[in-house]
Amino acid sequence: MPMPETTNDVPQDFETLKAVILERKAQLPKRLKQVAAYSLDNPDEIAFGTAASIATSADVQPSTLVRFAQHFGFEGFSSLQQIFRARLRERTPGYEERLKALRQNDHNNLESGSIFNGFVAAAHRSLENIATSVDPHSFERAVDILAKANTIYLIAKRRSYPISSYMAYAFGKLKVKYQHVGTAAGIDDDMLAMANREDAAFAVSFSPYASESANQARLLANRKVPVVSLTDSAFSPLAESSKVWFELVEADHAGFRSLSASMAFAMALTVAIAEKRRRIAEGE
Amino acid sequence: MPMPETTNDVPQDFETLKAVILERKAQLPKRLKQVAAYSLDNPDEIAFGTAASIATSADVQPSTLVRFAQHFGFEGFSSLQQIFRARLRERTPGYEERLKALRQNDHNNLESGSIFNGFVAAAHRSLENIATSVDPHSFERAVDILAKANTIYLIAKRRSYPISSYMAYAFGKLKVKYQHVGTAAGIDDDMLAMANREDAAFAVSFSPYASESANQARLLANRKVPVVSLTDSAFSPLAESSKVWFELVEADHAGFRSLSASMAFAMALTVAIAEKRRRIAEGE
DNA sequence: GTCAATATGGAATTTACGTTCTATATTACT
DNA sequence: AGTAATATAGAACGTAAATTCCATATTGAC
Repeated sequence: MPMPETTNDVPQDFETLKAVILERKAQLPKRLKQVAAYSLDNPDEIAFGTAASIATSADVQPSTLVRFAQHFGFEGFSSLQQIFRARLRERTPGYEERLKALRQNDHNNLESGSIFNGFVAAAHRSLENIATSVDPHSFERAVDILAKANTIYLIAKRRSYPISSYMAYAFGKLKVKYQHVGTAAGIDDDMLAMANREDAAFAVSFSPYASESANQARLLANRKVPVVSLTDSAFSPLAESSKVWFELVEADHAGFRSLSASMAFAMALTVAIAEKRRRIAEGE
Repeated sequence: MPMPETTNDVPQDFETLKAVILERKAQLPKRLKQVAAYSLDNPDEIAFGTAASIATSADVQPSTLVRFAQHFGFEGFSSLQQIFRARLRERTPGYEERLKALRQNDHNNLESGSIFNGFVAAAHRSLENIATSVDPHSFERAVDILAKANTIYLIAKRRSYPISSYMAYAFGKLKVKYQHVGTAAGIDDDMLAMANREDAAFAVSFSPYASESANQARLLANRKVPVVSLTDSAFSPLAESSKVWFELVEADHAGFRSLSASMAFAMALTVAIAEKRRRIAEGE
């Protein structure tokens, strides 16, 4: 070894390591880049796993992990792993302290910080609320109705639209037949005209209610299409047309509501439906 | 062995283990007591250290650690160590209690209940994560950039689309000028052609990345339009085109992610932008 | 298109680790 | 105090994990 290696430039903490990896990721060969991405996306896995287990889940050879580590100046994979472990050690929370830190983090010292914290807090409250306000049996019934449907019609306008569009995306991935009602106004009614009692609908509407959604739900209900709905009030015009309905009040920050809890609900419903369909399909 | 050992009472989580250790601490022989004290005082060491290293720093023999573990019903030291590791993995303040509360509601007695609980829990985890992973100063910068923009271009496809569509809705209500890019593919490029350095863009893309979004962001960046982005990985192709970017990993339930934390983030950003615009308008 | 340089997969090797075993010490009981 | 029961230290063992090595594949330069 002609030149004494200057081992000084080996990252000693996670943040530096992350920065270095990001800096050089573009020039990394294929497999090493793969490891780079995996390691930053799943730091906990690197910290706890063994070289073999990590290699499997990152879809590379164990030796690649060693090469990766050496590429960044570490002696071997193990010494790189220490960085990932140290990261977890230092981030020692201590229950109370962590919460306090959250409240006192410098988000609050900055102009927009309180807004950020406000919405995170509101989302928390919403979620804490959701478990109590959603009746398990109703949920089960809703899943049942929608799982048995031939095609699921998703009805949502305006503020509720993001929810149905996410469900649409997920249904697509999960191979569940659906129709997304809520885009171009003219087409909607033609779509709904095709619905029959073998189908079902899921309608979402928050105050101020889009009267269109309520009308469409009523239309379907009259034609014996079972409707499940999600609203923020028992007085929602949707309720009367629905076989099952859920009342879910999102907490607000300064009058603005995010959709955090609704999104969790929507996703749970979506996956539960897909799961039940799978079971129905297998069972028969 | 006359009586089949009921191995069911082996602690499976850290809190129970801690309780059991404390309960029996008094009757423990000298060396085992020593280990008991050490393990509760230095749980992180137990989690990451090797039997040998722990033994040294607790001033006992490695075999003592094994006996200690077996004393509490574990097969060996390694299985006891798992408990200490799990603790670090799941560590989230208040998380345990909330989950316990969740487990005890009757959602679990029903088929779809665990799915529901799973998503609520995942959303909680996401939110607990968000406060630490979003840097306040970056947030401030992002708000600044977007508040000064003439028109805000919202770029999002597929899984990210619900987020931008909610922001679009809110911007509309808040009278912030925006263009929603992400609907009909043909029109998009014409829209973007009108953007100049007085404008700004907010791009959202989660893995698997829609290459279209990345391209559009790059296009804008090349034309000096400042881009702020939200992704789930530092490796996102969006990052390189962005003046400010946020890495926000949604926790998943059984591989499915909801958008709870992203929604809270989006809403916070939206309102912060509107608020800042109001101040800018008033101040001049 | 050829050749050199670099990257990769997978087996071989070696290191290090947890566990077991046994002789010795300590404690508890009569 | 004497003896049985239990606890402990430390070495020995077997295994599992990290690392190294080499043949093959891929990339980049001329």
